This record gives sequence, structure tokens and C-alpha cells, in this order.
Amino acid sequence: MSRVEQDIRDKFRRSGYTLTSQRRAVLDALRDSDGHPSAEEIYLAVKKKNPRVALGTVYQALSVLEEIGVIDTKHWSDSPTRYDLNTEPHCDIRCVRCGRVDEIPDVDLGDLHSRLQPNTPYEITEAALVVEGICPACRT
Amino acid sequence: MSRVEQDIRDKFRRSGYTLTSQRRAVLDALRDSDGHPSAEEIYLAVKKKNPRVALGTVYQALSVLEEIGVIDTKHWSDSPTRYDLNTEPHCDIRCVRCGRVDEIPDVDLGDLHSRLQPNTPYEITEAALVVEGICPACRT
DNA sequence: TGCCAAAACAGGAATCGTTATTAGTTGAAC
DNA sequence: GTTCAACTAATAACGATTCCTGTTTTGGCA
Repeated sequence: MSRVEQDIRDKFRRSGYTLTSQRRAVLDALRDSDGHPSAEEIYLAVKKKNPRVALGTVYQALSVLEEIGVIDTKHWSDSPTRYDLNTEPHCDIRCVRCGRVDEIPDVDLGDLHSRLQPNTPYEITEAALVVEGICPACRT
Repeated sequence: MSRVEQDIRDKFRRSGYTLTSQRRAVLDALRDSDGHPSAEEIYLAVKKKNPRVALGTVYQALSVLEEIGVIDTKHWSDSPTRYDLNTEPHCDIRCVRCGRVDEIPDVDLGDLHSRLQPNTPYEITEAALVVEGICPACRT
């Protein structure tokens, strides 16, 4: 069993949630996808193996997976939420033309939180970069 | 007439859009609000002076105002879009408990775009920070 | 000033991603 | 095997936003 696999099982055990076949299927769909699928895309992938799953189940599974820290979610405006197995802080960019999402490597976001905190009386809980652009394929 | 006022008129003239009383009212509501109101809040403020305006009109006015560069929009997940007269790049933080939005001062975002661009083949069109936290009043 | 075409508007229906509800199913603990 | 809580499928409901249609307003021009 891989380290990642073990980590997932640990997080389920600690949380009290059970790793059901539907949640497993959502994780598999995320692993097998090439990028940052939407709930709809995950739903379609899961449906191929088990046509009985409902879209609502996918949403609920995703919310559990996010809660226990197995997946990350990313929001862009005018676009459905994207999901991602990678829980390391990283920066994603979305193509405004085709919707494709890719990671921007070598961006140090670790200090974002600590760099902002001294400037606000709020207690920062979340700090993310939302980046949009035009991907090479769409630039033509 | 203030500099800001003149700037708004110029932007309308150049764009070809007309500065109607409804669009004027939306701008006034933004100016008189204490922060970063949602479309709904702007709608309610506008309605006080002219009860006949429709919510759809507010949305359309906001979209025109954004297009010609008079206002900024900010998106947080699980929350309606917020609008802002300030078009200088700046960083806002939203309270996850009460929804209040405040600016985080002294954050240099000017180089965000140029810092990210070398690391991606995308042509970056937009780079923003989305920050959430708990405001002093909600920390109790 | 009065007319006309284009733009903008009001009102309400429609859309879309997401969440809530509810009844039924599963599966682990005894 | 029985029991009970957790989970699921199906579908209704929701909120923010956009779209549509007929009406009103606006700016250009005689």
C-alpha cells in the first residue's frame, strides 16, 4: 500500500468517517483525472463504473474528503468549483477560454499567510491565489 | 466636479455607454456604502431612492461599470460577489462568520503578476489574492 | 421642439451549481 | 441474525445570476 493510500486511510480512521465504495470511487476519479475536475466531471467518471451513484453523493463525498483534508478545492468566478488531490499549498491557473487548469510551479506561497497577518486585525484562516490566463493551446 | 467624477464621465464617454440615472444610483450606493456591498445590498440602497429599479438592472449596471473600469469585483466562495469603487489593485479579507470585508493595507500586489508569469506558459490576465479570516468583532 | 432608432429598463421567468430532504439501504457491533 | 447509526439515491429546493419580452427613455437630427 502506498504512502498516500495509508495517509488517506489514517485520515478516515481519525475522522470517524468510513471509506465507502462511493468515496473510494471519487478518490479514484480524482487520481485518474489529468487535472482539476469539477464535481460534474467526477460524477461522470464515477458513473462509468457504478451507474447508480447520484450527483448529490459525489458532492457529499467531496465535502467529507475536503473536511478531513484529503482533497483541496479551488474556486474561480463564473466556473464550477474544481477539486484536487494535492493538499500541499500550490498555485493553479485557469484558462479563461477553455477552462483548463494547470499548476504554476516554483511559487512559494508558504509565507503568504504570515506576510499578510501583521497587516490585518482579522485572524487569517485562508489565503489563496486565484490566477487566470490564456493557455498555450488557446492562444493559437 | 471632483477628479473621480470627471474620470467616471470620461470612461462613460469613451466607452459609448450612457451614464443613466440607474447607473448613477449604483455608483452613489457604492460610494455611500461602508465597504464592499453585494449586488443585493446595492439594489436595496438604490431602491430607497427609486423603488422602481429592478435587481436585474443593478446587475447589468454593475457589469457595465466593471467593463469600463469604474469598479472592481471580488469573489469569495459560498458568498455573493462584492463590488468596490477602488480600482487600484489591493487585497481584501472577508470574515467567514459575518461576511464583513475589509482591506488589508500595505500589501504590495504589484509584482504578483510579473512574479508568476515566468513560471507558466499561460498568458496571465488576472491574479488576485483571496483571503478569509475572522474579524475582531466575531472573535469575541 | 418633435420624431425616430437605439439603448436601457422593469418585471419576471429561467438557469446553473450546489445543498437539503426523505425514504430506503448498507454494514459494522453486539 | 438483529439492531442501529451512517450512508446513499433520488429528487426537490435554493440562491445568485442571467435571460427574455414588452415598455420606456435617451440622444441624434430634422
